[in-house]
Amino acid sequence: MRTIGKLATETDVTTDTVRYYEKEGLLAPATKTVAGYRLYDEDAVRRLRFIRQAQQCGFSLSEIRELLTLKNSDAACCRDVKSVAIAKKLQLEHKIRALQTMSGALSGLIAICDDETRPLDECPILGALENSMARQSKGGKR
Amino acid sequence: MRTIGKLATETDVTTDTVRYYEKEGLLAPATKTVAGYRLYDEDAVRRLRFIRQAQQCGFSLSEIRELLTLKNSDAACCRDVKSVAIAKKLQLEHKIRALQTMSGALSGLIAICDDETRPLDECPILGALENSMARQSKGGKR
DNA sequence: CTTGACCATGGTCCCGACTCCAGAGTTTAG
DNA sequence: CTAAACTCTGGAGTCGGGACCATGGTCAAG
Repeated sequence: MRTIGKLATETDVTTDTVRYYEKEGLLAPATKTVAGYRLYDEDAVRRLRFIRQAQQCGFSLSEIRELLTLKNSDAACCRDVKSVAIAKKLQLEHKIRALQTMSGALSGLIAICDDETRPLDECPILGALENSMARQSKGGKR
Repeated sequence: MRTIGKLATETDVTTDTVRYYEKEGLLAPATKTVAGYRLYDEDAVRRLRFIRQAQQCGFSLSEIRELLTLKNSDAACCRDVKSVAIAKKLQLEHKIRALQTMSGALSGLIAICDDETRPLDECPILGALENSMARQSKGGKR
């Protein structure tokens, strides 16, 4: 059994974060001392590691809470966990595509700026951003 | 000259957003009526479109403010704009790679779940998330 | 002249995941 | 025994990009 500070250093988080997770219903101390100090067991260490790992995989705290709920339910089986993972992966891929679209738009802007010495009022990048960015790489206005 | 409502519908934004941009120093009305109504010119329309397009490219409002400042400075030239765009693109690519790492981690988790009918306490996904996710696809604990 | 549509200000609220703080009690090392 | 280090609770603040609200002034049509 460890106090919150030990748990925190052990798992490389702050005590504030541990209390926050408790408030969010993700992690409860095994017991408390008479003085009200939280005491955590090995299970809490594993649970906290779980939370951090899941965050690294892109899960939000509320999604992690659902995973933990799932984990404690009898009705669920491994398939349910897997489908959550798959759904999350699809979400991530969706976001990746959105970012790639942005990146591609920027590539277009960068490409049309062929003469870098041009003064700003002729800057094709700024111009493209004003004009709804239609036909970027086409001839332009001049 | 148009009032804020006209500008808003014209650029497909709410009036709240226009006022917010003003508060953030991104967009000022050309003038005001005696009654205090904001009046916008064509330039504001272009500027507002610029803001929205830049947002689509992943720029935050404060970055856009810098772009607009750049645009109004005499010293700057097209190269400066281009380098901002390039820096932003690098940022985006960095974020994309981070998401791809997450997605890859999820793929690993999904892959190790070979038997979907397994009960939850043997779920290799949950197990991997607890154990720092070392050696995912290796033999596992059994 | 009245009704309804518009506009002004200044304020609060939202999301997520913490972080920081004050003030008071507890435990531990020397 | 004391000082330092730890812990407790509750609440507020942060960042971004607005949304929403109340209250009151303004303007155009019928």
